[in-house]
Amino acid sequence: MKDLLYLKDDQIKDFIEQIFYAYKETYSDPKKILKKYSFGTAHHRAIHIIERHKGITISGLLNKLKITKQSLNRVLRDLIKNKSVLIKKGEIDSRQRHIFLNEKGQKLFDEIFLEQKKRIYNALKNSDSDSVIKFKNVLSKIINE
Amino acid sequence: MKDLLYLKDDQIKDFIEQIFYAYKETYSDPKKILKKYSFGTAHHRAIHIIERHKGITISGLLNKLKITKQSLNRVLRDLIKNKSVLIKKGEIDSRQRHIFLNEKGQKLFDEIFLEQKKRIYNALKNSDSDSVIKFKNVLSKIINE
DNA sequence: ATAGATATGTCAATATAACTGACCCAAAAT
DNA sequence: ATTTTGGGTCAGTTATATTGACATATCTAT
Repeated sequence: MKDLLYLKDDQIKDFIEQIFYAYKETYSDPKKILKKYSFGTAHHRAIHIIERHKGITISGLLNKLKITKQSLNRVLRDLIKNKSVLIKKGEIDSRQRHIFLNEKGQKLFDEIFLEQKKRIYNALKNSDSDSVIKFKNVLSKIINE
Repeated sequence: MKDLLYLKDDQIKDFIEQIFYAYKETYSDPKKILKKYSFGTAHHRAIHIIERHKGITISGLLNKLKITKQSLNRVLRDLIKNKSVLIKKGEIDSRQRHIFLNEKGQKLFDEIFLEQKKRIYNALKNSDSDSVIKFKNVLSKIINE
């Protein structure tokens, strides 16, 4: 069990390095677009999560982004000022805020995603579906610990 | 071809999110250890690459880390001051510097890696070898564009 | 009704890690 | 002899995060 090739330390070190590059490259691709709007990766990350979880609350967003509320606040202020994001008070619990992309924000997301998608799309289209499924599974296991 | 489930936009968006978490979590694990030495992730990244490429030059390191030499300089100064890293002049080209971990640096790397390894190890040991191979292949394709 | 918990907002200071731009020197390549 | 390359460094700035303290409104439970 311990001597399985793919559990050798060098292999694990490679993965640690590869994961860094995958992240770095994937999030570098759309930086030019973001710059046009004076946004950075922090804004990008927020927009991404909001698009994926429409109506998410502040605390929900904080959990996903894994930053402090003070950090989020700055980002969110920029996005609101830019009119990319819309905040609605909760109807059930009016302390809560529900966050949405409005039309401008959705267009921005689409533009960013179109750029960012290329890298992933090209990687996946050259892989068989079994590879993609297994890639996803291992990635999930890494995240869930 | 275009309608394969795993190439749907939502799937790609998921991957973009998952890659972020994989990076974030993997590099958060050893932060407590780094803090003991007043180092951060920037130092960690440098130590990692130096351990994997013993004797790497400055420009080699810059290419791997994808930062500017001014940024690297700060990190390297800290590591030299801490006596974790050793610099040797090139014998063939004496303009070049070859960078090594000395004993202290190697121990630090080992300590960091022991912590960081857990997450990857646990993910891989619960996956069959075919999954691991395919995970690696897809990851490589993402990096190579 | 009141007390406590929760969701959010915000001020201020600081840390980390990156950037740009401008120079410098020494050694190698032409 | 000149240009190019590899590396070092100063100074200033930007992006993104942190900690800590405190404020307000609203919900929950007694």
